[in-house]
Amino acid sequence: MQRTRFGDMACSIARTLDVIGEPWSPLILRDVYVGLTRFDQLQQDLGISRKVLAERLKWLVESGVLARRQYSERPPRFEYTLTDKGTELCDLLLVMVRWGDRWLAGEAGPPVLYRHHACGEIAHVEPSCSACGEPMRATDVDVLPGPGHAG
Amino acid sequence: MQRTRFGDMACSIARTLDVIGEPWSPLILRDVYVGLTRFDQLQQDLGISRKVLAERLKWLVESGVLARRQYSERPPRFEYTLTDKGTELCDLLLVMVRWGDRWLAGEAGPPVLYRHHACGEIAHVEPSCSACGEPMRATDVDVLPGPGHAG
DNA sequence: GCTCAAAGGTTCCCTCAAGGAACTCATCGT
DNA sequence: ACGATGAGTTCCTTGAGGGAACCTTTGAGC
Repeated sequence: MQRTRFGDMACSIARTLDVIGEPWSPLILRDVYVGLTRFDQLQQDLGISRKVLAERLKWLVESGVLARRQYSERPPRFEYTLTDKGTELCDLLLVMVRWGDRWLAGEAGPPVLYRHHACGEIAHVEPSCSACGEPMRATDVDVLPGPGHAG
Repeated sequence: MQRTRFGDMACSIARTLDVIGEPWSPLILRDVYVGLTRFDQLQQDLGISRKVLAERLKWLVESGVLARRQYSERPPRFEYTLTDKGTELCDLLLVMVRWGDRWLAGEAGPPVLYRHHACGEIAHVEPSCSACGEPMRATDVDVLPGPGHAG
């Protein structure tokens, strides 16, 4: 298939997709986030092919999103944990959850709820502006070329 | 390949991936968001195969993310526009931008900047809590089963 | 000591989706 | 009449995903 690599594009969306855009990668991230950290746990929970899982984990570790840690010397046993980079990537998952809950959940309602530590409420994420704190949606911004713009 | 469908999983992340998880889909969404709305515009900007582009557009329209609108009767000409559902999905893009800017942009800095209408500042999105307005990151929440939970 | 199971992958083959180019069809400009 | 444009569609080739079997090291049970 010789899939097109997005990493070289001058676009942070494309570069982010290069890291977690491949099938299964966000679900692997989700599972590690909720505490499924071992190879067989992931494989069984997701029903993913072992081959593809090995490829994805390798790539996520190379990308600095996950760390492969040996938690037992003998027998050798490994677990995958989130790095800081990977933890921040989980913000993306919460936004996906929000959209999926809102537009795809249907009658049954959200499959999973999130309670915010700070206030104790069941809530969801709202994108807000880093400068003024007001809501910041795609319709609330102007798009301008930045310093890393190509050409 | 008979790629695994994620739409049936009881997980809003998986369901969201079912809509925009395939290669190119988020980049198509980005392009439509910034105003590239016609087939040939998209094809040239992305360098995507025309076949795959046609498939993706069809799926995004079926999913209610894009609308296919005929803006010229003779000759027949079409454009793809964001629905409300699609516009809200663009929030996801802003979060991807944020992460890519922060972790992947390198020396050159962000390729694109975003100015918030409300305050006029160059800013980025921060996930905040819908209930209390405080920051809401992946580490700030407890995960609980919801009404749509399987089993 | 021998057998079995578990963890963590690796190897193999098969199918189907992505890439890429060529082709279609209707309409416009000249 | 001729070429260009927009919007796809068709065809072939390649390679990634699925699935199952296999491998290696270790620990547990008999």
